Amino acid sequence: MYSLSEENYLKAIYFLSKNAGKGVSTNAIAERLSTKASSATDMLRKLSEKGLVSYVKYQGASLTDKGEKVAVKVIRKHRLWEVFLVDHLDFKWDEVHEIAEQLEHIQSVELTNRLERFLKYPQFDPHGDPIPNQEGVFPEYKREELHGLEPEQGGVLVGVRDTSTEFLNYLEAQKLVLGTQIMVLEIFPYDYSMKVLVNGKRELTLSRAVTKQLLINQ
Amino acid sequence: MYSLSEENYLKAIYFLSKNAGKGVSTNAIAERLSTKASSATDMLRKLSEKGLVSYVKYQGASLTDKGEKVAVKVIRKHRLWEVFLVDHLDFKWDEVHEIAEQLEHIQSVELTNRLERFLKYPQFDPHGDPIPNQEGVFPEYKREELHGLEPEQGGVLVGVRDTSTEFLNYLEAQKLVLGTQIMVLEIFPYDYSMKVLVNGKRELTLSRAVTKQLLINQ
DNA sequence: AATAATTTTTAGACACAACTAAAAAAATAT
DNA sequence: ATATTTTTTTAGTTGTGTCTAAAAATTATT
Repeated sequence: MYSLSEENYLKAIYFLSKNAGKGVSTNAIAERLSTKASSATDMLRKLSEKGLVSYVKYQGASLTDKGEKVAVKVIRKHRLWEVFLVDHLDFKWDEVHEIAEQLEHIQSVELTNRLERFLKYPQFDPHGDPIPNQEGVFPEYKREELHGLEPEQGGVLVGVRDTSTEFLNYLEAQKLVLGTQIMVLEIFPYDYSMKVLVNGKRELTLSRAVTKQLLINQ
Repeated sequence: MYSLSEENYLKAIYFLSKNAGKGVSTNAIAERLSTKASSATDMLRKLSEKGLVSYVKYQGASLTDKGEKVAVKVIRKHRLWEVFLVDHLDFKWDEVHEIAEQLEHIQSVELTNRLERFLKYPQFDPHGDPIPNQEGVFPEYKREELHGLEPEQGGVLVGVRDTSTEFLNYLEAQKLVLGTQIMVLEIFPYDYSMKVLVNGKRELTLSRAVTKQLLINQ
């Protein structure tokens, strides 16, 4: 239906729109896709003609309902494949992104739905990101940075912001995997570092740099 | 590494070379890929420059060792994905080809090898075609058309030549699935139709048109 | 408000993979 | 052996997606 490039642009605009309320700038899109602003301009015009993007010259772009639907479908496929790669092929979370970037473009609604059934209708991918259903609806969830919690509060580690290999290696070294139970014991006001209780038994002190990256489902 | 088009041309030449000993004609390649002979000529020149194909003007093309390796890798991926689609996602054999045509181009040796392990190192795909291993070596096998057997001979149905929906529907109606045990009881010389014993209990008469399509592993 | 800096768009080009139409070579028929 | 048919190649276009360099618009600075 849509080309690989078109889908990647739609996805880029989707994610960039999340953070910024207004239209997404040409430069931002180009940077995210490692391409040039002139290329982005060309593509924006094309996507606009196809009714996937609202685009006014010099004023950035945003997805139309039609464009958002396409983007969400691609994201759905990406996250389902990530679950498959981690849960069934034993990849680690930090190894799957590149492969899922390819698999997300496979065209077959039937395949996607059967894959979802095979995976037992997962709600979140291995990074803790929500997986939309066939209608494009995301599961309800509330996630907060560990940094935002007070002593005595806690929850389950369901995701991370930073997905760099360095950070994932750090987590592995500290034996912090998704699903880990974390409760805040103490916050040191000097540097905002936190002493936490892991799975009810192990104590650990985490720097602010780390607690800002950990997403907790209370 | 290689583009989708390049891989499809290499695959086409690979299969066309199987049947014809000599170089494969430009027209044959074009027809198999539903394109025009002029397009095939362009691509053959390009593949030749890349050392994947031996090509002499007006004399057809054949794969170099390098080109054959690439083709076999694509075929390996195609057939492994078909096994996944049928065995784990419950697709029927005749539904998987189109999807596997897309999946075969996913680039990741690691993915292919892990998929193979997950599938428990299958030797044949759902159509009965052999799956090459990581080194590109196909499993040993001997298959013969049911048509070529004599009374008292038999074996296991491991594949079909005709993979059209019509034929697969016919097989389904007759409850002939891969893995079925078949033994020849009688051949009627008039029309070469065959009376066979299915799984040691059911008798069935098959026309020559059908017995030419069924592949038996004795 | 005018100038400078940045962002964005346009213009023109290129690589890829396809196409049509015409020319050239090879195969077949008379 | 020559003429006809078929196959294959060349030449010239097209569409997609990218690029560089230059122009235009917007934003920031003084």
